[in-house]
Amino acid sequence: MDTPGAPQTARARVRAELTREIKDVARRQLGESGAAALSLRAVARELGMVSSAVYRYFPSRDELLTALIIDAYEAVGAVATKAEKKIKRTDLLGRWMATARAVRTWAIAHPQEYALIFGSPIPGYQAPRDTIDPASRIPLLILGIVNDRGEVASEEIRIPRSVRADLRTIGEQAASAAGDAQLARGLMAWSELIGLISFELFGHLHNVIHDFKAHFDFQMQGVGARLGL
Amino acid sequence: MDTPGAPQTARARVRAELTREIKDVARRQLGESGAAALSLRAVARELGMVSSAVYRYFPSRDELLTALIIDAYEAVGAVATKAEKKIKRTDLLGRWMATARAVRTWAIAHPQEYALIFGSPIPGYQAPRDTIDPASRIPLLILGIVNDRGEVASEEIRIPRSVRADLRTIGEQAASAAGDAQLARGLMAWSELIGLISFELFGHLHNVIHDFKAHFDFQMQGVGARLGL
DNA sequence: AATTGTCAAGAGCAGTGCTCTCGTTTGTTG
DNA sequence: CAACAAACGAGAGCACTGCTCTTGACAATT
Repeated sequence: MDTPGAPQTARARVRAELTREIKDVARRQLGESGAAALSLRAVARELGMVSSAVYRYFPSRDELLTALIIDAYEAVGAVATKAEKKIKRTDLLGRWMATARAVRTWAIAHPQEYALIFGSPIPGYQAPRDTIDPASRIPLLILGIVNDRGEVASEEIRIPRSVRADLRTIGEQAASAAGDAQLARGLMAWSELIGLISFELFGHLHNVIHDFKAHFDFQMQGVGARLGL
Repeated sequence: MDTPGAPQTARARVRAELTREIKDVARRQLGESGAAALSLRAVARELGMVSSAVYRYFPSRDELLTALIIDAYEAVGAVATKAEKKIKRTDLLGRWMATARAVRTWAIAHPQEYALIFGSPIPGYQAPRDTIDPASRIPLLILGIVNDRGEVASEEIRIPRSVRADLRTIGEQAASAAGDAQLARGLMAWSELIGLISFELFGHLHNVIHDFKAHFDFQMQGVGARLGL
């Protein structure tokens, strides 16, 4: 759509800038009061424009939220990818821990954005197609590590046929050579990562765990060990 | 506060009934449109009263939500406890699977209530003391199973001292004789259970997993195996 | 029987998402 | 260069929200 190379018309440039500015202000207000309290009027007020003007840039409040969701997915995907890339390729456990720690660090720094993508979905609204791609970055990152590990021998519970079919599809899409059991463990590792961060951020471990960082590291190392890393 | 044994005055009785009625209607509307769309006025409208009258029973919208949260915690805790009780005490894996399946079944039947307690917390609002007790029922149930198992020998990652301190406190509160490593696994199992259900319910496995029930059973059996059940 | 407390009702306030219309500005095209 | 079309910001307005305050009616207690 909008190639950043060609500056096009002056109008298009100021439009892109204003669109970004609206998102920035919205993201700030989101961080202060949460998604439910995000007010288009308040955003417009802070930008010194009238509420109806914002509708020239985002057709609805939900569309603004969708834009923020996509940005959040890409942000957390970017920090995780960057952190994982720094680790020596052969240090599989290090790559897993770097990914996990990066996601947690980002989540703590941007709790409302984290809640936006990993918390309860907005009631009526459902994620459009645009979100599934940036949302796949972290699971693909994890599956990449799992793939580099290859199959680990271990007598496990028999995998049901229907589950095996889904795992095969995942393996193909991730271009992974890992076996079904290992893919299943990788999928579970992703769920465990987000689950534990959500528990911490959403207060379910309040007054239960105090040294969250140490507990997270400990549990995620356990997950890594089970992946054979 | 209100002992159901003594019917007290007629006024108190009709008040308790109307309070319950308001919660019922609110829970229904919650199930239809989600927590954010829960409108006190709409509830009042459906009950044929004026909005201000509802404030005689719940001082604010948040208080109504809190009441629904407590009810939800108690509901899911009840079904899990009931399901777990049916299993022979010596069948530890069966007890774990019954608990896990009961929670998932309840969550699927009441997705909005599940999102209310395990999804993103309401922005400004924080859970009052009244919620921590009913919220502890499921983790205590899990720790009870873990306790009956006793310690399982396995060379694991060294537990950091700060984490060990938290685990000891948990063990005391749960009156558990299980060792620290086993307690940590029990805590993680709870997180894994809720994490996987949330992934399914919040759509993060959409178009990834199709036979959710089979996948859930498979993964939870893996969790149970790691608990030594 | 009189008083005290509880109740539903209604009006009203400030705020929301969103729509529509109105002049104005900008970019493109004949 | 001039004419047209598209995009734009501003404002009014609609239906809705949570919540507060006042008023008058009813029930329970003294």
